[in-house]
Amino acid sequence: MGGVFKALADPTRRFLLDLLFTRDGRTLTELESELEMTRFGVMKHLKVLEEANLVATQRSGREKLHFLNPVPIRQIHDRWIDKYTQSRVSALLDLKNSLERPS
Amino acid sequence: MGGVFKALADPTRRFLLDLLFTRDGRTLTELESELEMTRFGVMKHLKVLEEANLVATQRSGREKLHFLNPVPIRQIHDRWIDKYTQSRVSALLDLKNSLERPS
DNA sequence: AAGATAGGTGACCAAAAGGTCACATGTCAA
DNA sequence: TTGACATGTGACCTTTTGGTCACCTATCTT
Repeated sequence: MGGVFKALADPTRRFLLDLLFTRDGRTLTELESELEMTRFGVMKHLKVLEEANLVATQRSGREKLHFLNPVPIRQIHDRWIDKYTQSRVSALLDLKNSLERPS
Repeated sequence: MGGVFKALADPTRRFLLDLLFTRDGRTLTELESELEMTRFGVMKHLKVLEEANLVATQRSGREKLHFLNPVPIRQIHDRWIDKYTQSRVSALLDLKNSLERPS
């Protein structure tokens, strides 16, 4: 469980999740090209994300495909926000968003 | 924004949030008594939580009261879980919980 | 006023984390 | 089958982080 929080603590790893959120199934090399870092650094970060179960992988020949797993993030949410608080907080954030980006 | 993730990365700070989740408005000394750590360590952790806006404080004489703020946690959730995924994932977790703790 | 109580600051040290590199294995394609 | 490509490992260094302590200020109580 603690691995998830450690994994989310680094900005590079959050950016990797952002990349996978927009499009799944990318290879290491493809992800590396989006970052100003050597392949080895990206590999370490992906390993942390994988061990935290935030990223699932699948081999395909010499390539390794990466997929975002949203479940642990939902569990973080549920730890400190009960069902009653939830509706209040999300209503507040919806209001805030609609004020910042008026449609 | 990054401060929130760093704040959540440490187990002691998560435990502090757990304590405030069960009961709000505690003082530093009261929180310290629940931990195997000196007051200074706890103070540092509370400062990190406060700067991350996960804990709000209020002075009352020589005491400082601490309150849990759930908003940033909801924002983490919304970053990687869209409205469609949300219902699927939460349904999955509800099922998992009902299987683990049959009522 | 004086002791006790609650909280705060800066220096300091040990442990952990982020990043790079030399080197190595497995897979594809001509 | 040879070279290019995709990924993997371990050592190494620098920076950040967690924790303690000496010392300090503010507030309450008698």
